[in-house]
Amino acid sequence: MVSERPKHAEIADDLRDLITRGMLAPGDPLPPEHELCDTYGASRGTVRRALAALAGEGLVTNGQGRARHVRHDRRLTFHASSSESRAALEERRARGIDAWVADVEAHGGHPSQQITITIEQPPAEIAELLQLPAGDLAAARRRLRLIDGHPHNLNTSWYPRWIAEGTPIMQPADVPQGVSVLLADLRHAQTRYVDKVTARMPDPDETRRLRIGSGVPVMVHTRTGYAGDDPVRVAVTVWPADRAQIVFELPA
Amino acid sequence: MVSERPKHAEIADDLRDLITRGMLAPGDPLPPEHELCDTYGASRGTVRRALAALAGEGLVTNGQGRARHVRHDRRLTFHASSSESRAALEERRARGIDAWVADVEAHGGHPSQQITITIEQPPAEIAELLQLPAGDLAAARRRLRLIDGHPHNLNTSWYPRWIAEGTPIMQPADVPQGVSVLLADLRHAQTRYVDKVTARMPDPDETRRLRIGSGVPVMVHTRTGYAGDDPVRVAVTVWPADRAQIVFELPA
DNA sequence: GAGTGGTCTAGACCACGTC
DNA sequence: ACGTGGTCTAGACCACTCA
Repeated sequence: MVSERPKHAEIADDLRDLITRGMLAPGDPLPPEHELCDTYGASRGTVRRALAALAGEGLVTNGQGRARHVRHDRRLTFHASSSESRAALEERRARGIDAWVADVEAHGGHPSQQITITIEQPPAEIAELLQLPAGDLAAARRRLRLIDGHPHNLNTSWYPRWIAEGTPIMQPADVPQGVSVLLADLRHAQTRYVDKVTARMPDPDETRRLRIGSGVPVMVHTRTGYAGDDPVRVAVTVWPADRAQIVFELPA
Repeated sequence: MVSERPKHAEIADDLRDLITRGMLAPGDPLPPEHELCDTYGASRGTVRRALAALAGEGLVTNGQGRARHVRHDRRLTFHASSSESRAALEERRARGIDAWVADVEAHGGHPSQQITITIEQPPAEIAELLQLPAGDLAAARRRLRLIDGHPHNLNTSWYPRWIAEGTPIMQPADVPQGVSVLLADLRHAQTRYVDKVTARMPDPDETRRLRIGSGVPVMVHTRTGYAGDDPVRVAVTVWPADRAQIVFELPA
């Protein structure tokens, strides 16, 4: 055998097979690490490396003090661009239900959020998207969004100061009619979006606030809303990859 | 100090700061691991864990035998849904330039691809999207797409057999006029797409074929093309997260 | 061949959850 | 109190790259 796979990869493959073939069903606990060490004749570090890979693929849970379990697929489908009819969309907006809340409720969960508002200098990337001169401040509306009380994603919306100041956007509470309607009332109705999707490993702050298991990546969804050619809002949503998928419905 | 951050996180934070503040510029080599061990008074495992996090965030390169370097941002922007005019789109399609090739050339790179064709039983998820009865076979057209000779992404398109068989789709070569035009000629013109984006850690096969650095996640972009209500194609693209971002341009 | 990162081991101690 | 996973150490050997 000239080119053997690394041992941690072999272990991961084996466990992955057990899961995908149903020998280990969703909800089942995995054997404890020391037992896997015996089974595979590997040290704990090697076993943990294999388990980290499975966690990163979203197949197993992990958390200090708790046994690992095969994960139920509980990914929330978030509709970033829906084919719902114009009328249904207007109706939903009129009730002040944003797209995330609608998706969570369709999924049978109970959404909530914690809001903090700041005025600060935006990161360079945000300033560029908002076409703000260097050094200009922007309003940041940060929402930690939870489902059934558990942290689910982080949403930060950035607005130029002159748009947000003196409006309900600056209140750390729900905007009753929703921000899209509010912007329209303020004569900044968004006419088009540019959505950018990337992925990376979470930074330590995200890991802590979203309680992300080690090895699980995040998707970063950045939506820039334009009123004509003027950017009026940049919304950055950080989705742990094991909890969400983003769907766009598009005409050909 | 009651709640101290883990040491690997402190090290990662420190190095991240050096990079984002420009003390370490793109292209600069990082100090070797043993030197970082001395600097931070940590063991090699701990230092490596910090470095893996930075690699996962796309900040540094890694590869056996080579020093780590601060990464240039060389992310390709892939336009999954563009606001290019109807006419420009038709013109591009007429030349048989698919969206990926157009984006690579706009970026100044030279695209190429390696194609393999199989007829096989599709994974359950694909069969469901294509609305195929259990056990039915499908045509798989796998493309390893390269930029300037370096692997960049993996694209697998699945077609129901009755659509693909006996057409140029089954040839392991470029489809001169592009698959979209071909499908239209075959009276299966796609009228709408449903795009799904998720992220996860790469599996071992992807790691090998795409030469993905350890700790770097992938985005998985699944496009289902419908002719009316009938799915005619499922295209799954695997993008290493440090090499690509996906952009959707949308009406509000 | 020297230097780099990739893999692995065998131990240790700590933090958390459950009983 | 016990068992779990989370962190860390100090060593070892191997595979690769580059001068």
